[in-house]
Amino acid sequence: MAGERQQEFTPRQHAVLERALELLVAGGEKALTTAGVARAANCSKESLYKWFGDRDGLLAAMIAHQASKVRAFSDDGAPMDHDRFRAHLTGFAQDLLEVLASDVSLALNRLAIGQASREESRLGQLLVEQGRRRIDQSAGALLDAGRRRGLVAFEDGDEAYRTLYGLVVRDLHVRMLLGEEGARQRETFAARAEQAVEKFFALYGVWEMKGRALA
Amino acid sequence: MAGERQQEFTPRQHAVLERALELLVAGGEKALTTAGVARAANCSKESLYKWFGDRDGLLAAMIAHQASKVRAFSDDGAPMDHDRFRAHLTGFAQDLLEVLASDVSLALNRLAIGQASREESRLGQLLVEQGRRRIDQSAGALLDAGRRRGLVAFEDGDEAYRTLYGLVVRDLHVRMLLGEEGARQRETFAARAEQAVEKFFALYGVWEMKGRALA
DNA sequence: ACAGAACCGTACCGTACGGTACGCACACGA
DNA sequence: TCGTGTGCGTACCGTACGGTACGGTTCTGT
Repeated sequence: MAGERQQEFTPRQHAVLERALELLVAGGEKALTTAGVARAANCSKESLYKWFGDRDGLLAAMIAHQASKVRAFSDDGAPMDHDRFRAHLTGFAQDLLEVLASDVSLALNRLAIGQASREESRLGQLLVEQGRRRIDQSAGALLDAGRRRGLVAFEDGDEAYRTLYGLVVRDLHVRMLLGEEGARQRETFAARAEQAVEKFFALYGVWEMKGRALA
Repeated sequence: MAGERQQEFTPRQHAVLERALELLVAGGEKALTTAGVARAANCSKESLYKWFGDRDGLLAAMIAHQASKVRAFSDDGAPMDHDRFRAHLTGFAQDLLEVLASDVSLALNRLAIGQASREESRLGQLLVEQGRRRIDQSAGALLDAGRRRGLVAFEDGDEAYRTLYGLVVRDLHVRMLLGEEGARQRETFAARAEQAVEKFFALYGVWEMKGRALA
């Protein structure tokens, strides 16, 4: 229900969830059986059901466990010029691509998408709210920092962020989810981030204000 | 593989595939059982296996069947001014969103993504190549038509198209795949397409001759 | 009219999974 | 030392699915 307790797990349970995550990454959802998790984690099925209720509870716990590892970024108020801001943006874009391309992220997204047809299961919502939310807020803070310093101009921060997201990710995420190996060439991410930020500044940048007259 | 026979199906088999598609849309992959398809389509399981080989063959046939419905768009050489071109682009963007948000597309993409973990099954490739390919080529032709008429400027057509795609879709596709209802508000698609095309012209348009001064 | 194929409906088989129950080992507080 | 609780390993149960086999029926070609 909506009032789900954000219960904390014991170290033992975290270890079990970690093993379950490895299983999921290795073999997809169908490899994630209760017996398999119990065997891989050296625990009993009975304990799994005692700790997580049922299989769906285990899945939800895995998502929560993974989300707990994501760290947020906040504006520390440090001074930032145009180049530093641009570097921050590029770094964020590259990090975003790296996260989306990671094995664990792909496996969890595939899992949640596979469950999305069942209306009663809200794993997708959970994944978005617990995982992506922090990234979004982090990016929002970064963009806001740039705006306060007059490096970019926009009215709707959310709109600006989503535009940046689209420029960076395009259809890469879906292609990676579909298993297209070419989409996961990590060595291309830096260039991808660079080009995306370039276009982002073309849309939102105010660099001509700094004396560099635009033709 | 590339040498896969594009075998045609009989009308009866197409009807069966259609029913299977309905089942998939209604209940997701787990609702797509051989017995269920046979029952819904009023055929025998034996016939299913005779026609499609096994369950994977059935899934592949469903994708091929659906892809056969997508029609391509080509440049008819008709005269186009800026406004008409912009309208075409906006229409394409809106169509793209409509397709991605359709029940059948979402169900098939969820299916292919669910199978993506198994390496031996290349449903994802099939889906991309047979379904998206036509849309991509259609958009490429449209962009090229605009370029030939001097309405937009770019060197790499693929890069320009992917940028347009990112501006239009952003993370909407994944959110819809995850089951987020808010992402499927069709009444917002027109505005979404409009804003995306607006930004696209800001990046690639040449209506003022300067466009974006190359740094 | 007749033979043969195609096909439907159903029954059947083996397997695998989710979930539960039980026996035993170990830890820990009184 | 003894009870109690936690948890591991295993066995077990019901169910559901993929895939196959078979009898009966309809369609088709000659």
